[in-house]
Amino acid sequence: MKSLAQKTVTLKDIAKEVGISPSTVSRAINNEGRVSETTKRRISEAIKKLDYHPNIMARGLASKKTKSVGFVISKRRGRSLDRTSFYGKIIEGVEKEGRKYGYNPIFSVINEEERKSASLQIVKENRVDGLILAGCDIDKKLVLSLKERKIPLVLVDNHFDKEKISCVVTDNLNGAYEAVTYLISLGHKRIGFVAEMLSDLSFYERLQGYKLALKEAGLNYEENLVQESRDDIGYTATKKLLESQLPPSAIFAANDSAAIQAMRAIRKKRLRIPQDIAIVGFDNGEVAPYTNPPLTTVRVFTKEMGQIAMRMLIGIINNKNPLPVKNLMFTELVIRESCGGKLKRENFRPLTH
Amino acid sequence: MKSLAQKTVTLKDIAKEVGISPSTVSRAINNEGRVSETTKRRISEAIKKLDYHPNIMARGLASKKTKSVGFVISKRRGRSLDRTSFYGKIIEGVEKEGRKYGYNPIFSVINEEERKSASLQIVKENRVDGLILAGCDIDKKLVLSLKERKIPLVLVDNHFDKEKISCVVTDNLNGAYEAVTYLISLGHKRIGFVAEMLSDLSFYERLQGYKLALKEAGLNYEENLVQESRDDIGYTATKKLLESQLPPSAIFAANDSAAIQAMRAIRKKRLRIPQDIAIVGFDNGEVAPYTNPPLTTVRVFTKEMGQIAMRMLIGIINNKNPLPVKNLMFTELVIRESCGGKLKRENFRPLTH
DNA sequence: TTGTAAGCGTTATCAC
DNA sequence: GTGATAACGCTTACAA
Repeated sequence: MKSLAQKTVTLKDIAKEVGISPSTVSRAINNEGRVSETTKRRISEAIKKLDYHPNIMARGLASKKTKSVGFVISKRRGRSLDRTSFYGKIIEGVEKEGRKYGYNPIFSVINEEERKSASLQIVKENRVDGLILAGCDIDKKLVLSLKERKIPLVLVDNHFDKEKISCVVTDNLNGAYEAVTYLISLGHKRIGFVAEMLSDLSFYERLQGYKLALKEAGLNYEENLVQESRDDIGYTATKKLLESQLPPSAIFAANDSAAIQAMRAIRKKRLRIPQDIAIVGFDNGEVAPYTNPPLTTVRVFTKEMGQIAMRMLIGIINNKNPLPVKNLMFTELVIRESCGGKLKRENFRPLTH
Repeated sequence: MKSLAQKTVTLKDIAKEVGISPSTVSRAINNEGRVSETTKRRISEAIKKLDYHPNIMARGLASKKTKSVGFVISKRRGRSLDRTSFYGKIIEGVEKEGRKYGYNPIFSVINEEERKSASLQIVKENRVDGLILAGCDIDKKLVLSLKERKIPLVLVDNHFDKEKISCVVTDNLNGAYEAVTYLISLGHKRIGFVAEMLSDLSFYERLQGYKLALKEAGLNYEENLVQESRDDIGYTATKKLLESQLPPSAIFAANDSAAIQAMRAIRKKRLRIPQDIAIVGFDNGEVAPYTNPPLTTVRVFTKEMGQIAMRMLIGIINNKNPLPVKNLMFTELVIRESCGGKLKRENFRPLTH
């Protein structure tokens, strides 16, 4: 039953098998031009029979389409926890969605040379039809240079609003708003905000959500309730908060990592969570369920972001120049135990506008 | 200064520029056949000048080499914590090493169809020159089918010793041996072992290291000191241990996730870490420094595993059939606070044979 | 050392 | 509907 010749089957082979020309086979495969149903059927039978698979390279050469996209991340030095888990989830979504349309993601980390030249090897080599740029460590210069060269592009977890580049980002503002509103609904009046750094785009947006929630609740925004500490991801920041004259009764951390550090600081002070102080994180990372106590946090739909980004990118690749879109992903408050008991969400009113 | 024609520069263009034939240029670029130093120089000048980059697709078509490798993972249902962070680190290493030699990794998750057919789309399409199969959820049938078809292959964090397939794995035995020996050097006589599941290859090997350490120290191996609990990654297992007649004074967890669960169980019992019970994990994951107390654990060189795997794969791709090699990665005990204070390692003797 | 020419497996532009 | 035929950009014998 085994075929003896291990030669790869080509378009020609199946053309020969059916007794027609290669061009017709090509058309049939790509659903282009009219091909009679009968020959279509015979072609697909032959394809099955000979186990034919189009050669991507040949196809790419002829059609100028690689059916690959670059998934590129940039590693910034001095970024505390590396976010490989975050990126892993995104690319998983990218892969899943791409697979449906025959696109494969090429994983690429920007290196120094590329950073300097504001260009990418995989683009120069025509390895990809488009790019998904993930994370906010991506250089703006690179993005602009790519855009200028009309490379199909989607940003994930990053945006440059002024430049009108398609992107998919978490709705940090609403997510934070919801988290803080939840805290307020629990009776907290003094709520601290801690972050690794306020300059980070996502964290900045979360701060805005925090402010908005306070404002809507009629609470005063106090600058000294907002603290950052770069070296220890919010540990010192929390410490400062706890040692202040009027320490907060709750802390909203800019992300789960900061929340974990905050927890450490809180414990160090011999305070109990949530009895003495409540805490909410952001991201719903892998560890959130396993912190002590399990962390109430804002879930971010990472994998889905990847999927949506891929779908957008494919759209851009195939339609010439669709209007750029900023895709805001909803979040979801995941209530565990770090704010006290099994409190349900009914008590608080989410953002209505 | 800007060129008006945006046409992509090809081999021909630079041949024309220099005034020689394309084949010579090709040879020069690929360092094949003799090309005079002078023309070589002029060629590379022209390449710079015109900003030429070889078209990967064309090259692939002609040479049957794609300069891509597949990085493939398999997601098994019912696996507790997803290991995207682990895979992210590996592929980072793969990318880094591949970049040096012009190889790009294509990220791919095995889907149901592929699992059933024991074959991979990217292979059929000739998208890749070889594969890195990561994680122990990879089907043995797939691996064998790939091997039979002579697809260059390297396994990461997985091995089928009988099949003699090149792989790079953590030296779980020695890592575990070292961890347990450390515990013993601290005076512990009753040491428990907890895991999510003992059937997992890595965990099984770690169990062997645990046994070996006990044996070498002249301690008895007691079956009831080894517990697994699949549903909660070692939480129940630890609980069982703690509630036994002679509870252990230390626990060696098969990985950090299990260690975190063990910590939870220990706290639930109102025992202190490390005063009442010491704990060691395995992996040195991102969270290890942030557990309470910071977790002493065995460091695994994930990214480096990726690098080495890539290097091996490139070797296999370029030399026909080198002998398969099993690459054991050393580990490193990272001492934090979950076994007590700042104890140094001098007290204990690592494996000498 | 260099050039010529024939592919590599597709797609695309024409005619028919 | 279908079939020649010419690209696509590069590699690679084989000549020179």
